[in-house]
Amino acid sequence: MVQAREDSGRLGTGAPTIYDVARVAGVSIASVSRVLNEARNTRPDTRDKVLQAVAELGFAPDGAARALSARLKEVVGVIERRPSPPLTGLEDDDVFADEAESLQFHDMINRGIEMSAQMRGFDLLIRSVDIADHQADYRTLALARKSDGLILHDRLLDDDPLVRLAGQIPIVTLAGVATPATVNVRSDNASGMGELARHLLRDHGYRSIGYVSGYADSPDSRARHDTLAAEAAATGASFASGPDWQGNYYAAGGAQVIDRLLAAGTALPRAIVCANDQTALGVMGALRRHGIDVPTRVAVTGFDDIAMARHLRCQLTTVRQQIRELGATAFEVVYSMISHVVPPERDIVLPTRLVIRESCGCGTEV
Amino acid sequence: MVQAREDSGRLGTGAPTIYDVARVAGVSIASVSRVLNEARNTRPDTRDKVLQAVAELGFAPDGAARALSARLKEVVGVIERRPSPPLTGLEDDDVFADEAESLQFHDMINRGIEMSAQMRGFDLLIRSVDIADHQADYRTLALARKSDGLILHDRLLDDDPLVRLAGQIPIVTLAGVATPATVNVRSDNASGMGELARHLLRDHGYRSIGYVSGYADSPDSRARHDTLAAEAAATGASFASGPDWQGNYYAAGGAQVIDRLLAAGTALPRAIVCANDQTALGVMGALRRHGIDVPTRVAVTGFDDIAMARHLRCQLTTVRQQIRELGATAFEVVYSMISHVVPPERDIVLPTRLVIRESCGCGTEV
DNA sequence: CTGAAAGCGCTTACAG
DNA sequence: CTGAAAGCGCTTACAG
Repeated sequence: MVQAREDSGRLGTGAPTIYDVARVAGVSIASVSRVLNEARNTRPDTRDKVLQAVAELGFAPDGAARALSARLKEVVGVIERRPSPPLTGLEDDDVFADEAESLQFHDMINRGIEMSAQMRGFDLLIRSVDIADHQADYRTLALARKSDGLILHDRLLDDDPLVRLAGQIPIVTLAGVATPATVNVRSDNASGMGELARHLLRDHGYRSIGYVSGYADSPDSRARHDTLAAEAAATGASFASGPDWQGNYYAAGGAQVIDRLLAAGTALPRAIVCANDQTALGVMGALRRHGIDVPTRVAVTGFDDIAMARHLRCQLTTVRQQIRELGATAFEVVYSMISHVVPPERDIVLPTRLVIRESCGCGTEV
Repeated sequence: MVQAREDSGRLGTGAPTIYDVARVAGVSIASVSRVLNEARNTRPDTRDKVLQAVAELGFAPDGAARALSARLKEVVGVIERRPSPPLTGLEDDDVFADEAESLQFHDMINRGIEMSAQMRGFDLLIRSVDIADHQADYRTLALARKSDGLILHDRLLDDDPLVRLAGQIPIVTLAGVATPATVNVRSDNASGMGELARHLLRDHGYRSIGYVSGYADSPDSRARHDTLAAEAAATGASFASGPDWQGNYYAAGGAQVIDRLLAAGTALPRAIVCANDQTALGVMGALRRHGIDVPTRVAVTGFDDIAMARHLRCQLTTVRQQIRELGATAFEVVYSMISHVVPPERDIVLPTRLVIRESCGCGTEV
């Protein structure tokens, strides 16, 4: 049976093609392409006809066709990690039940990436992968083929697959680690955590400290941990961390750590340093539920300085990162790599700053 | 001068093509494509050779080429609005200075979209446009051509351009308004705000109410406003809203409203209902700075029930939306439209629920 | 300045 | 089951 195939064969999609524009304007598709891409080298006459046809038809070039032909998708892939079990609830009076959080840090960074990307006409293709995903390599590769360059949060890939993939596409890691083939953009964790640790250990004189981590393999979390541990050792203070203290960057994860610790009868240290602000929120919430006052009995600190940090019952002492700049920088670097410019540095470090508020034990009035 | 063009002409990108795989495997590109796409109809022999070549080369099909050929990009575009001036600061002791927030509601919704998208092999192409952007139409069209379908937050486009664009590509609006050509997914604002309003007006007996809005033209904000105004009128309570009360869904916007109101010597109502939670955070922060206690002198409420709502100095009374479900539903609908399935409903409404905590004036112990 | 033509890297009928 | 070929919708030398 002969199928009815009216209107020049387009059935599924109603989008006009460059051929439609050319026909309406009475010129060749090459001319249409030219007025749309290079401003000069077209007679005003031709130009007007094309522009009018474009407006009339509501035409915009198909991204896939354009990308294939121009060898540029104008898309940068961004991959972030999220915790494995979709944020499992705590026990009975779980304040986080059926409550999902978004990771502020990621959102702000993505905003920074987007701001820079927009100036170059690029868009963000965003995907998140489970921290325990064993197909991370494959899924990253798939995303890579839809993009011109990749920005990878945290430590998404091992060195081997990372370097291998970098042979196919420009890659910038964010808060990861630099490799011979990829550039990394990060905050100065050592400096910020150093300041914070000394404030806690020397200014406040706390003798016992605990560290609630982020993902176990997260470079940011590890760096913060290491600096804190070293500072604690330097003052002879006791330091607790490890599996029992492992969080996941989310408030729910921080709350869980406290709940488990208390359930196991562990004595809490005088100060609990958290891998990031959201973890600190969860820790403070859990402590409050258990009737433990912050900061008089246990001091709590964060890292990031997200907007929410100052709206808390007890305003958060934390370390500020230039989150959006981190994202903007990451984009500028991939963009330059996409443009075949070899980046001058492999490890770009942005400064951090200690922000002292109340949760460390300092009074509101200083 | 003759340029050196080794390695089969590929200089810029190091990514292998289907031709490379075919050559290494000793088969045609059609066979490669087949084993990669349709599991059956390939001799195990051929299949093995191809798979090995694929693994060896680290091959994955180019997204643009695949999209052009298969007429499917496996990408859904998501566009959200952001406030015009990049969050201008307040005056002197501006607690939000150099502090940018991300919109929780958007992030959670995008997470919901992504979760559903991932199950179908789709990725999210995210772009945000200024609420005052006069080129929104054009920028939306451009994004549309990189996607198979569009999810538009809030009221991004006017009816006319919206319906026109819908002729080219499936469109679902989120918290927008349904049109003959587009499907809308939203929360039941009237029901949630009705409950909240009655709690404030009847249970607490407040006689004066103010409404800090979101973007002026936001359907969500308008619906909430209208329901609140009607309930206030029904009880004879005074109701304040309008230009002086216009926020922008961000904490900074909410804080600004309070600052301006107080600077103008306006007497505050007994209860301030905010368009969303983040606005409420800003309002509460501003009130605290001005020495006005919440909830004893002024009650404050939000909308959304973001995770942070319960970590506040004064826990937020709010209306819970099923944010991720909103996003997941939106994706499922565009997906079905992309698959040429006509959606059964044009206006999909998800339920909301009043969550009473402290900021409305209810004690902690109930 | 403009058009005809090649080619980007795939998928998919069409023959065999 | 497999290969040769057409075609997806553009961009860009190449001639004129």
